[in-house]
Amino acid sequence: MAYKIKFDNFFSYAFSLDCVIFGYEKGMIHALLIKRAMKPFMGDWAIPGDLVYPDEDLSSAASRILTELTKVEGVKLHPGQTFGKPDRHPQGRVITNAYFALVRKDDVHAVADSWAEEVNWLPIRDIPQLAFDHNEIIESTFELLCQKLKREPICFDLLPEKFTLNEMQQLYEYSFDSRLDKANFRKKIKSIPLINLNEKQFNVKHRPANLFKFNSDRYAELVEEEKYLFRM
Amino acid sequence: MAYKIKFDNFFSYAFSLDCVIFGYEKGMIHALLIKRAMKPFMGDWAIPGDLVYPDEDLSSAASRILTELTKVEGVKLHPGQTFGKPDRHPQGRVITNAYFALVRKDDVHAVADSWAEEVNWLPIRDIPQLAFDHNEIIESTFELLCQKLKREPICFDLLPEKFTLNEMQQLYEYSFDSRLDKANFRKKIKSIPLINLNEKQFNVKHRPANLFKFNSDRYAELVEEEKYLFRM
DNA sequence: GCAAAAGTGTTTGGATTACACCCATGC
DNA sequence: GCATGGGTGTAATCCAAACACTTTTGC
Repeated sequence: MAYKIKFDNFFSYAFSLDCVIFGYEKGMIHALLIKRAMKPFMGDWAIPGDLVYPDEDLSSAASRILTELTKVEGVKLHPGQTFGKPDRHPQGRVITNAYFALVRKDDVHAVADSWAEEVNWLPIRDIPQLAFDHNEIIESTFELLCQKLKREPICFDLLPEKFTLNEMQQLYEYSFDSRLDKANFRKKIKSIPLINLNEKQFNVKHRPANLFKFNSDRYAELVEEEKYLFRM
Repeated sequence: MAYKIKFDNFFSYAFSLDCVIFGYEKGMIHALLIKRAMKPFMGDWAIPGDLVYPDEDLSSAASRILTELTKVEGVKLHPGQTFGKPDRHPQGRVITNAYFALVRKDDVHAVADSWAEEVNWLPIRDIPQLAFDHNEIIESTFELLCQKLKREPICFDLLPEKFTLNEMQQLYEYSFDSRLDKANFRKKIKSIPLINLNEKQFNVKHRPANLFKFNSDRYAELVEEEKYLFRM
């Protein structure tokens, strides 16, 4: 069977990456968005994303693009789903992959650069109409995040370095959209390797909580020995 | 910041889809492969896959490609991971997405067509060197399958329409590479809506087993009511 | 003392595990 | 009868949910 078009004419698509950056702060998950100073969808909010260069590896392209648009560096981006409806980009066939990352919101100082006119964190449950099919991308990538939160200790990417157990619980309550029993939550996380720093909160008008830290070395060991499976 | 190349020059990539078809039979999972009658990698085994047409939706392209190469029709393909190393295709930048499907091996009669010289089912744990990066694609898609088997009732796509509980157990043992206790397995699956057909196996030299059927309507109802979560 | 959140213990019922046992069929 | 797998019951244990309770801080 012959192709309906010449082989060489297949090489007429572009490939882009969109970087969905989830940031956590005060019990809420936000997404890092940019205001487009470029056509199409000029002036609209969008996920930071751009076209991949011909010689670029996808994961390094994702980091480059994020840095170019928001000056955010050094976050670990994970590949996500692919979006490729023929008409999703008005200027041609652009297929995109949604990379995503999890960060502590105040570890990351995003600054608009390149063709981003403005950057902003918007709460994930309150996202306006975005450019292209970016609303769909955010929604389905957020679902992916929630799946991962259940099976991998990625909550510690979102929490502050030193966190209270209540902060951890709130993150899970927010992302699963449910209430959890304090005592049971603490029993459940007993098996996760946490370091009790024996430091206290201060300036709180109630009994100060202990601060904890994720023991990622110990976690790596446990996984290595196949003696532990994270599950929430 | 200006692009390092002209905007129009980004539209020089091709996008392909590879269809990883998992087929189950006699306690083993196989993948449907084709022998390439086309350069590059002519004569090598590969995952059935091809380039997406400019106006084509990804999921319909996946079905079309599978049918063109193997005459297999009507299987439900799920989107998978994206593979896009710059040098993965010798003829240009081709980014691919690995769609996958689960079938009963003997429901599907694959016949080589188009530029496929031959088709064959090969056991997933015994795949030879394939074209391109297809070994990597198979491996990581098989992992994805195993993940899904734990969380979604897709085992019934692999099992015969009428199956014995032991056949079901064997499928899980094979994909999780473990042994399960018969009595406990049966207790665990008590919550899955199965229909006992009150039919027996025949021509077996032991006590004939009851045949079961997955009650997909009941399952859909339960999911709708959010009263049930599949988990193995 | 009071409010507010930290932090712990107890009970209960349901699931998971390990293991033993009986049943039906072909040869 | 015996080999082979089909099919079930039980007891011990673990785990999750519900809920009550004590502790420590600021004001």
